Amino acid sequence: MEEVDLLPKNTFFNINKKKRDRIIDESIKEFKKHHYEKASVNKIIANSNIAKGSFYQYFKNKKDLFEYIIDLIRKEKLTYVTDKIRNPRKYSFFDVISDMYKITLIFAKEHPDLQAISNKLVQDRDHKIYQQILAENREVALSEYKKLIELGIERKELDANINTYIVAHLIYSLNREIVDFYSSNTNFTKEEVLNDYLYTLKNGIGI
Amino acid sequence: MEEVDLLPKNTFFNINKKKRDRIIDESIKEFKKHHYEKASVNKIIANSNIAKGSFYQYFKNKKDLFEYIIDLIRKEKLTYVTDKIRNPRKYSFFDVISDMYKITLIFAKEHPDLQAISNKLVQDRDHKIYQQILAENREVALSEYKKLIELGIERKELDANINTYIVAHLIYSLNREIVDFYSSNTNFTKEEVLNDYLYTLKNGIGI
Amino acid sequence: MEEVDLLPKNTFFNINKKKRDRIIDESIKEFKKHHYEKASVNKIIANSNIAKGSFYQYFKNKKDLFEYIIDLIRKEKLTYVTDKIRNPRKYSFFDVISDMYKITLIFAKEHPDLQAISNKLVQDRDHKIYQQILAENREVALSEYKKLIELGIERKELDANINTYIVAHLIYSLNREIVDFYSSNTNFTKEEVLNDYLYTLKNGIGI
Amino acid sequence: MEEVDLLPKNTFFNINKKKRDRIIDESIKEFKKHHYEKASVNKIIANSNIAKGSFYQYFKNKKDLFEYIIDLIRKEKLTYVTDKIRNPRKYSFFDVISDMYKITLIFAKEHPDLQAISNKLVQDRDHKIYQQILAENREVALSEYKKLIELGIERKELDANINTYIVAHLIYSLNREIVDFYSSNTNFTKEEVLNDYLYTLKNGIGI
DNA sequence: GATGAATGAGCGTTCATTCAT
DNA sequence: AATGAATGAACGCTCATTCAT
Repeated sequence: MEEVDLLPKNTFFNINKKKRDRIIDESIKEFKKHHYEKASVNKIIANSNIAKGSFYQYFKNKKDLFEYIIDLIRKEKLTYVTDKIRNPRKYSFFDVISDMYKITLIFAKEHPDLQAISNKLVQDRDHKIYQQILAENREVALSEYKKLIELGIERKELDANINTYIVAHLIYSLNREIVDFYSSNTNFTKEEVLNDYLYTLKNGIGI
Repeated sequence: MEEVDLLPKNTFFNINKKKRDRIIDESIKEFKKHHYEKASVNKIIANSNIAKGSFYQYFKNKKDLFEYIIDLIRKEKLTYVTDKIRNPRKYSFFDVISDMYKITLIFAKEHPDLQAISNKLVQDRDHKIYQQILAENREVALSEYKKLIELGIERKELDANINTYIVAHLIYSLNREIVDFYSSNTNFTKEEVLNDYLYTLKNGIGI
Repeated sequence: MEEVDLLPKNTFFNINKKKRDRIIDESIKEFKKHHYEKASVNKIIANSNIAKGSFYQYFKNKKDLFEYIIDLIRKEKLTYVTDKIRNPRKYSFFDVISDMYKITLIFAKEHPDLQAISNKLVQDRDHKIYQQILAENREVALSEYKKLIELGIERKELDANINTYIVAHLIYSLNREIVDFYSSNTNFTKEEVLNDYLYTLKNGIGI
Repeated sequence: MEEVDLLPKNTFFNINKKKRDRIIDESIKEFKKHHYEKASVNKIIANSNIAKGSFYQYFKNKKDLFEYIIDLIRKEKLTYVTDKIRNPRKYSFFDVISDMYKITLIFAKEHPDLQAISNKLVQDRDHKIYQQILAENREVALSEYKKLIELGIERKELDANINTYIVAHLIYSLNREIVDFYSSNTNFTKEEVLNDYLYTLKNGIGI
């Protein structure tokens, strides 16, 4: 019995894997191409070669499907998590952050479609559905960053004069900025991007 | 004789101001609420209390309206531009950047709706219509930032070890990040946000 | 005072010739491109650079304009009429028919747009507007042909065994057939087309 | 399992025959009344008493429907084809042509609506959609006629002096002319029309 | 569990014409 | 006489979802 999270109905996990994968793939394609609202269930169904009725036996509605896809992405991202990220307090601040940004870059490289959907999600902070899905995660991440920053200050790794709340936001948004830069500037290696951004974050740009 | 930019038809500028403003206001509301694709011309029409046929006498199509609104925003933003921004070479790097971020914050405060539309636009870098409208501006801005950074290094204002290309992107994206933060954290004053972000940008967070 | 035929209003003939011609040209273009129903008054107005209200001061409605254009064509065709056609009884049957077909070919060559509109008209025998405009002309022409044929038989120019009613129709429809052929087979000269069709009409194709 | 031709979707053949026939009938009515461009899908839908969404589950779009109707006509016409038409080389030229014209007349009598649509199609040689559908057929027919005529000359059935290319066009267009005449002159029997036209075609009208 | 027919609201857009100025 | 703003019906088409089989 697969863990279901209440999201898609059991029926979805009973059908054969090939069909299931086809649905997932076409959904990813569609949500990558269009925002949630504009993404077309009709097209996903048509391209997946499944019956319309079937779709609604697997998923309650469009939102259900979308949440499932987002969940897939989240789960896939989890497989990239390293020990440094899982146990950040055991490592130096910049080691942790560096690892975090690095796996984001790797993930973006290996799953550009998922990353694209993920980006759309983060951007659309106003939108109802995005709020429902993301708001909580964001808050958790931000507060976790804040704690790490405070720990970093305690450990004399970080400048005590910074605004921990604001820097937490900066750390959070830099994640997206870095992957964004990496995705659209193919002449930079992962390491270059990572090093240069981290250098700037650590030392600032002033003299 | 109003300057027309070829965008909406002359007819739009001939109707009475009240009606025109109603259309503009309702358009802004709609484009704030929804992405371009999902924004509904029908709803704008209904809420503006104009006939369907009339709308299409003012604007060629939905895209025409959208571009007009974007242009309005651009023009409104221009009224905020200061001498420091117009002649950045006459001032120190951080003075210029500080001014730039500041007017963005002021604009966001005074025109939250326009800012919201603007944000949607920046975010949606993949989308065709956004590319048409924004792509060029972005490139110009990035290259201008890069030159300013190089000038800053020459003048010993900035650390010579930074990657000017990447920092240009950072400066660019920080603009949005800051206004984003400011808009959603109402317990911070403009000056606090500005100071803390700039402090971090200048000095970094490392010890 | 121009002869008006009740068709367009006098106002149309009071405006300056350049504007009038522009309206006529654009109307011809539009009616050439589309059937009456699909032809767009809006587009004619836009392309003529006249005010919408003006159009409806010149013409009662779309139909009025169309009838005017058709009338123009009819009048233009009249300028091609030769003495043989005006006084057919004074000439041999085939001389008359040959002349008739010939001026149709010349007209088609010199006014392909008008010919195209004319063709649409003839084809659309079912359509209400076409009936109103053409039905009478057609009847007159057919009965005239019939009389000419009977005269030809009397004069021993034509075979007495033919069905005069049917041959009248044939003569009538051959007019269109010949011009049609001529317009789409540019590798034939007017004379070749004319000679070959007339030869066949006169002698038949049997041995 | 019905043969599908890829034209309308399978779904159309799965709905009950009564409804299907209603849609077909109303489509025929509408396409008979109006040219393709002006024919209204909305009206077909309303008169067929089906939901708008349903229509677009049966047909990809208006063009799809139209092509289906045209195909129906083509298929219906095929049921009239005789051995003489199928194997024209086994028969004398005039036998073949006579048969061809005859079945056209019969078809027109039995399916006046289909004939009307067919006529509109043939007439509208400029129009894009008509070209797509008809252009090829016409070329094939014309070239086939030409060969038959040449065969007729060889066999001494036909006058060697005729222009085979032009006569092929004449044969082709006479088909329409004859049915046209027959449809609008109800006081002639099929046989009269046929005989008189063929007599003229064979012997010409000259003495 | 699978199917796909049915639905009607909604989309962006064009239309011919009227009428007040 | 000239203008162009106003109109609302109609267009072809897509949508997410329901439900009977």
